[in-house]
Amino acid sequence: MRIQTNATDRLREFNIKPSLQRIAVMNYLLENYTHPTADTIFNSLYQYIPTLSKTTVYNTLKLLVKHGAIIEITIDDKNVRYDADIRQHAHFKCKSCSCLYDIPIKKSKLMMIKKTGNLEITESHLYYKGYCEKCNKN
Amino acid sequence: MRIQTNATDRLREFNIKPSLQRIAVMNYLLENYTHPTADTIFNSLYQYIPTLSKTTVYNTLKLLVKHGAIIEITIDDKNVRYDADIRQHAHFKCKSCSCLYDIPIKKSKLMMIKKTGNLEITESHLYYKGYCEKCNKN
DNA sequence: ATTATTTATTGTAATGATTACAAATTTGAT
DNA sequence: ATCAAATTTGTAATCATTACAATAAATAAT
Repeated sequence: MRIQTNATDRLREFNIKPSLQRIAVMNYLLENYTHPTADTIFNSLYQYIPTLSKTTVYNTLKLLVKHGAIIEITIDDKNVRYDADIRQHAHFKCKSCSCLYDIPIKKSKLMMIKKTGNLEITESHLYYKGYCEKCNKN
Repeated sequence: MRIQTNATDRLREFNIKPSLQRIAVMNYLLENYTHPTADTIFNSLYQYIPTLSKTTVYNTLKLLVKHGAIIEITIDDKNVRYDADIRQHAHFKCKSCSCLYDIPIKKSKLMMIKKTGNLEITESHLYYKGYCEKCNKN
């Protein structure tokens, strides 16, 4: 595992003070666009940083989300998934095998809702569920 | 609490054999468009059906979702919310007070994605997050 | 540079939603 | 009424996430 400077850059861009642990988590998400869970991230990093604590991973992810450096995907009722791709895109989850894909969308699609008074919308998420190509053959 | 026939009708419509417990859960959701959690539903019904088990509520909700009689809302990372309004609409959750609203949308908005081979989409969910009018005044 | 103060990390224990499972009850058919 | 299948129940387990207090590291002040 090579810690790249762009993880640090992303942190700085979102006003997060870089630390070994934060850089490692950010870097993992930048290198793995697989929508990993906190647990997956912890297990992957733990072999390289044996002092890493799972709490730190949770704390760091929460911090990154709060600052907007990553997004939280709640398509699954089991656990939260994380995504360093902060551009607008949709997600698809297979109800059979639980695989999770990105789905490109026209950027106009999501943010267009009428402002009602003081309501402030900061995020929008489009989730599709169904059966993936592989599972659909059954 | 009066158990209405339209709960039974909804169950029959989705090929679910009605029982006292299933009718009660279905009816609660038809009368309370508040996106309740399983726990809220259990506590509300428990006073009228003291033999009710929380497992039954979970089982029933899962059954209703599987048959399409209700939908599951995973906008919150804490617990699943349930909704008897199965028409296409979006949801908004306040990141400050956690309140949850319906947001009407044009029906064309959600289902329009290109079919990629055998991928079968059965549900789509549009979630907005931000700060509600009340919380935004701070 | 040394100490003081703040900030970040760690480990353990607690919480809380959901599920597994086996026993008890109810339903429906004969 | 009797048997089998379906449903409900209660308890215990699971598992993701958080609380919290202790330790360590980074930063600021003397």
